[in-house]
Amino acid sequence: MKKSKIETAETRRRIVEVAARNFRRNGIHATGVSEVMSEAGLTHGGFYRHFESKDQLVAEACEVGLTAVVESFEDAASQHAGKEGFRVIVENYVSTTHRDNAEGGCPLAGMGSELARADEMTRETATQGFNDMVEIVAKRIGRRQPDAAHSEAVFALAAMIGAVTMSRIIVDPDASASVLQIIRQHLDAI
Amino acid sequence: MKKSKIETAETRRRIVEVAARNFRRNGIHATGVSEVMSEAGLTHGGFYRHFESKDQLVAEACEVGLTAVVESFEDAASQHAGKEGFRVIVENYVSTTHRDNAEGGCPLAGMGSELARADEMTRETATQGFNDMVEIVAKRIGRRQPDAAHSEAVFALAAMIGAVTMSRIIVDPDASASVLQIIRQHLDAI
DNA sequence: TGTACATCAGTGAACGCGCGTTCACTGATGTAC
DNA sequence: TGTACATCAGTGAACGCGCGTTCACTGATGTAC
Repeated sequence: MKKSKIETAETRRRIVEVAARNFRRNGIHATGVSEVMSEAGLTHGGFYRHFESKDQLVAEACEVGLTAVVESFEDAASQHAGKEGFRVIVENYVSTTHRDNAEGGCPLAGMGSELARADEMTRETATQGFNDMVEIVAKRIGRRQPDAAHSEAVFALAAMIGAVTMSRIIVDPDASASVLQIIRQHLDAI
Repeated sequence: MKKSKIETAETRRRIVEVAARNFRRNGIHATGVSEVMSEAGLTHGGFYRHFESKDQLVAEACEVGLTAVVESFEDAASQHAGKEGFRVIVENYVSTTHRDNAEGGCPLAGMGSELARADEMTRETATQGFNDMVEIVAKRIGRRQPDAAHSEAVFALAAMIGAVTMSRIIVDPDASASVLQIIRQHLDAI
């Protein structure tokens, strides 16, 4: 049953894709290798032909999730001039849409406290993603000095990540939406 | 082997205490009932004399963790006049000490993304804790209008929670500390 | 270009292990007389 | 106050289940001639 190289690469990509979604939706620990494999249309035994361990899958899933977020930041920044780029990034990230779509959203918000306990490889990947986001935001935040822009971008991202995390904890949808709105207002005023 | 009412209450308190620390250190899912019971000096079988389920333990552990944070906020606020109270709260929360002490720190930062998937009871408890923190901060943030103070407090807390979460993901201790410092600087300037 | 063979993606059973929960039992506590 | 008994905190074995990982096997792919 050997598969062609193209098929193999496609299968591997699909496993990581499914994992990335499930880790963000249900958490890393709560998502099993078997569950990921069967959702990818395979049996669990073949997993170790593609990955050394579940930890490696976590690292790669984290990477694809973050790459998608970074790309969405880049898109927003390229389609909107100057500070408006930042405003659009915030509007997309700090939204009820993002809140209600954990499986397709930012891994830092969706599994932040689990990433803090992940292995070094995963945390380096997550850090790289965070730094990429900071860099894009810093360029669009409207500060002359690069240091001030960087610092402001770090602050904005911490608030954004904290806001989405909290909005998912708060049960009442209106109270939750209100937290998001407050963070948006404050970031727009930066 | 029945125990006196005082002993029973003390045992129950101890179980919750151990659970609160372990959930924050290792995560909710990664912490087993047996592990909590044995660290509390008991066998796992007796757990269900005290709690209906692990979920109930999660809710209570979350509550004691948050109560401790709220009390530390109150202490700081009562010992320092005006805006200085807010400054001390931020200095304590957004610190490498807090970063390196997840098991004794804020549940919202230590298990935020797991709380987002917890049952309604736990999330209500977490929301209450967040609101308590917001209220204390709002009083000390130095705004005349209560609405503006509340809004500013929500923003500050989102940034604080996001900052501590991120600081635990970042591997390099200096880079991690630098994120915390940036958030402190920005909040002091509020 | 055609054939023989090594490679290896995927299968499905099995490994040891820990999970949350249940239960029969023990024996000290607390209560009713 | 002293005695008889019901209560129930805690024990330890067992429940079914899913975890991450391993492995012998299958058979199509890719390669060497």
